[in-house]
Amino acid sequence: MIAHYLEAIYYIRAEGEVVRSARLADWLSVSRPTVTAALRRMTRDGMLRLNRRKEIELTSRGDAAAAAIVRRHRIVERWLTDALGLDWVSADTEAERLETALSDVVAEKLHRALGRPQTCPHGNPIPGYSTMRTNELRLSALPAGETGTITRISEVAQREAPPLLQYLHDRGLKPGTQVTVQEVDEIGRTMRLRAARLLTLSSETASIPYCAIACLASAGRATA
Amino acid sequence: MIAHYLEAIYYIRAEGEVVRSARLADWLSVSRPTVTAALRRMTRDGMLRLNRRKEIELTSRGDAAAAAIVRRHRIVERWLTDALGLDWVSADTEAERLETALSDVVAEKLHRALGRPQTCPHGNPIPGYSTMRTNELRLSALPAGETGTITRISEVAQREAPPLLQYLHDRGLKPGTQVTVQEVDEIGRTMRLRAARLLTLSSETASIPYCAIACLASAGRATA
DNA sequence: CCCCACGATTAGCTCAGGCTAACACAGCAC
DNA sequence: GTGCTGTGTTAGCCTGAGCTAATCGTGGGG
Repeated sequence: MIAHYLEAIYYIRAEGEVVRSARLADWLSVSRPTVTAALRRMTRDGMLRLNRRKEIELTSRGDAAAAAIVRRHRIVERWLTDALGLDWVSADTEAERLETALSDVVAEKLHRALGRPQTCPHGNPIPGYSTMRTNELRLSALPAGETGTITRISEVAQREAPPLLQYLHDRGLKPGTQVTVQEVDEIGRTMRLRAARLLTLSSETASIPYCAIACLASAGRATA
Repeated sequence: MIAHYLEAIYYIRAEGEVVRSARLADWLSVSRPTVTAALRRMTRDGMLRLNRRKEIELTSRGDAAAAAIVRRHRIVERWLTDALGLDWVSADTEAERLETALSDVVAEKLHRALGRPQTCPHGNPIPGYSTMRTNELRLSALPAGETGTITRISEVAQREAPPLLQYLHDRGLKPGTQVTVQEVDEIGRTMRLRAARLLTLSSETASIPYCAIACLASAGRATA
């Protein structure tokens, strides 16, 4: 549905990346011709346009619609995890279906009932109730010895490797967690770090590239 | 969607009426050929069959699927009215969209969180957690002088005249309300009655036929 | 400079779910 | 019995949302 296209575009844009047709096809697990057709319908409906370089840009209407969908998604996620006790992964897949069925007025009431949260369970801001912070950097960008606080788990990581989401949650790497980098192994492409409360250290060869993309932390002394 | 067909069939059946194609077309506000095509698909999928008289009968699979949808619908309605404070009419239309987006596991958790209610806000039983009572009769069937308690507002009335739902709610005619019939005017086709707490009397010429279909009450001394 | 690879599109197909117009058929009224 | 009324189906059309196979276009490498 077009809602899922808008949502994906919103997420990719929020990560500061350019949105191209092929990217959407990967994201949504549909063929590229399918995306072409969907984009044509959405252009017709005034939700977006393609620039000369075939990059996708939301119109103001499209952006508002996308923000509304993401807002509903994140409110529902909060409800599913906080009130009903679902885990991160189930909450996300359930929210994916609920986000289009929930009206804005119900979402608003639900948001109020939940105590007006500002972010989804992974720390991503709920559009309209919070904004992106600007002093974030990737966990992988933290130098050895540096300490930071996990602020959010990138939405991009969720779609590209759902199991990673649970993995991070299990290691205590969730919003609010303090993290200190003990050692960075440039060759093996791993980093050893200590989470504030647990002495858990998460370091591995192959999965660090994922983790780097997945986790963002605001540095103690911001050195962008 | 097929979910709405199943739901409608379930409701009509629950009221003890035969389900025919034309009835569904009215109920769902779609054309009759559309219903024919949908029924063909659902027959193909083993959800129902037509008998010689073209009456629609759910298979056990179809019945289970329909009950699950109605269960989700009624749980969501309870949530929307009790926890989020929506009125009956909005709750019903919202639930109509949410019933297909909610998974059974979330519905189950929600049901528990709500304190395991047995009925929807209008008093209709939630399949799996309660069953229909058998000693009900229509409010219009109560003789003068008789007292009864409103047990539920028929689901059939909701689709055929949504404003009536709000009307009844506003007059305090909701599940649990005690009602005494003061006078029945056979000619003018009206009935004058007193609701237990309020001295409101609801009597009118044209709307009583609707009310008769809409309200069911269990009589004080059951005289079926 | 040519070509390769990759991104995007076209062509042509499927299915679900809608529609109207037209016809078939049953049953009740007279 | 003739016919009207209402129910169901057929035929033929549309849109959205998906697919594969094949083609177009452009940028970078050799």
